[in-house]
Amino acid sequence: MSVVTRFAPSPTGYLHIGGARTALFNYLFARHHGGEYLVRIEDTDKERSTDEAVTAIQDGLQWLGLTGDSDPVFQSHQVERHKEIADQLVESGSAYRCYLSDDELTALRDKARAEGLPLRSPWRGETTFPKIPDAPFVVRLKMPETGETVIDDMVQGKVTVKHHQLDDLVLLRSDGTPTYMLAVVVDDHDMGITHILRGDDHLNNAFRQQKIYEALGWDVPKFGHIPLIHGPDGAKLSKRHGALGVDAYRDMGYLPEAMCNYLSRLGWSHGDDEIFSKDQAVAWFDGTAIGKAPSRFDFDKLAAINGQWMRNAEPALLATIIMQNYTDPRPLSAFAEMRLTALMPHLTERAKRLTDLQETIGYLMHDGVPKIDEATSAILDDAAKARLLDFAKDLEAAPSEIDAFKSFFQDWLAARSLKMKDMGLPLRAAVTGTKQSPSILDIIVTLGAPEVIKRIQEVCNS
RNA sequence: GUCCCGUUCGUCUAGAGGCCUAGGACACCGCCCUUUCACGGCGGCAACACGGGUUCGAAUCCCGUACGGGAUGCCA
Repeated sequence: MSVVTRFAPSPTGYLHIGGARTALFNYLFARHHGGEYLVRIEDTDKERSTDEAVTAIQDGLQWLGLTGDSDPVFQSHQVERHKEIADQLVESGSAYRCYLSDDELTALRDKARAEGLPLRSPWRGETTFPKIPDAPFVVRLKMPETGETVIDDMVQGKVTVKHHQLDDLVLLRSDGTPTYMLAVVVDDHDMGITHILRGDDHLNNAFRQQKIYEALGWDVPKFGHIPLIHGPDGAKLSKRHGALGVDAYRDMGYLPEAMCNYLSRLGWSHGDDEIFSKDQAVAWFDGTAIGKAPSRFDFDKLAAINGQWMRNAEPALLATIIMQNYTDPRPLSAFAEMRLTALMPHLTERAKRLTDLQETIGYLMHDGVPKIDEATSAILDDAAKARLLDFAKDLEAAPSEIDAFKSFFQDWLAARSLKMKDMGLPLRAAVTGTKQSPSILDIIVTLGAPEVIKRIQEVCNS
């Protein structure tokens, strides 16, 4: 079976979480079947579409590794083709020109609604046009009045709707431009789309679209309508919670791998598996096991998953990203990136997001004594300073390999009947300026004896 | 109004008639590890929306109710 899927966002804003997940699912499904995954920009609504949004969406997809297999298709470029199809539909009698004015339409709609039925235009019986020369009209699809349509949805199962519940949807607006309903069908057909995974707000549309396919004699693709993602409070996603562009998540310090991992688990699962790569998901994602209920976006879980990915990431890679985003104006140490990379395994154990990390690594990024906060400086009393100075004298001759250094340190403590905490706290205070950090021994080895001695002396003599 | 969809711990979910005294993960709490903070380990709290059926047996099947979401646009 050859599979072709697509992600078709409308460029009216950034790529949000829901869209990203839809893209992911389409990508996963296509890859699973060795098929193609395409991107189409649905910009038929000229009023709301912007170039900035197109760029934002492409950037977001790029970051997540979800760009299409070929360049995106722009729906607006296919307008002539859409019109052609609409004309064809009118000629074949499947569609008709509707000359209803706005007022007439409103009146009819109110009446229909009162009856609990969809709108029916009085023009639907006509077959030859034009009826009123030079008058504006829309083109509507003529829905059957009897019978029903069944869609076998990949997610929702068999869903049935009676034809008399379906309205005569507009295909062409009175200005001659195609509507979304027409454009999707034509484009999906032209692009050879076989499977459509999209938000379940489109489930009702699927019936209308199916009728267009049938009127044209085209194969109907397989649909899968996935439930929407809600905010942590259960309400629709808004800017307050998750409806940020995916670029905002990048700025918040999340890794794209973690994003995809988290998103894939929202509404889909593979047993109890939690942490897995995109490739692993490809192997598993066969279109089944997609949940039917909407799920809520949970920052805590995202952060937890991100923490795992950070711990598994290449230290050098993380160091590079952090170097790029580091904005502290103080002069950087020539050894900053090297130190960062060396200490990264210990750093990631204490962070869930890259931004958590960026705020606590000043002692690595800059040479000399770090800023020492008030609570920490209390540790550095005269007795502590005396011990530090004593230690600094011996540090020069200490081994630089971590295990050897650890035993050297233990011996040094034992010789003076000191406990680890007698030295650990003051050292941490003097070297990092804080009370919390990775093991101070790892830090000393990373920084190197000369730098540490310099800091101790500066702190103790000021 | 009418039509469509949904409902398992706070959250993400496992579960496709007996394997369920309902499992995992996040969050939370406790203990252990420990120079700090974490990581890690161990343990704890915590759910089948409700009511009827069907069945020897139902979280799983059917019907209804409640609640939530969606559609009913010359938006997508």
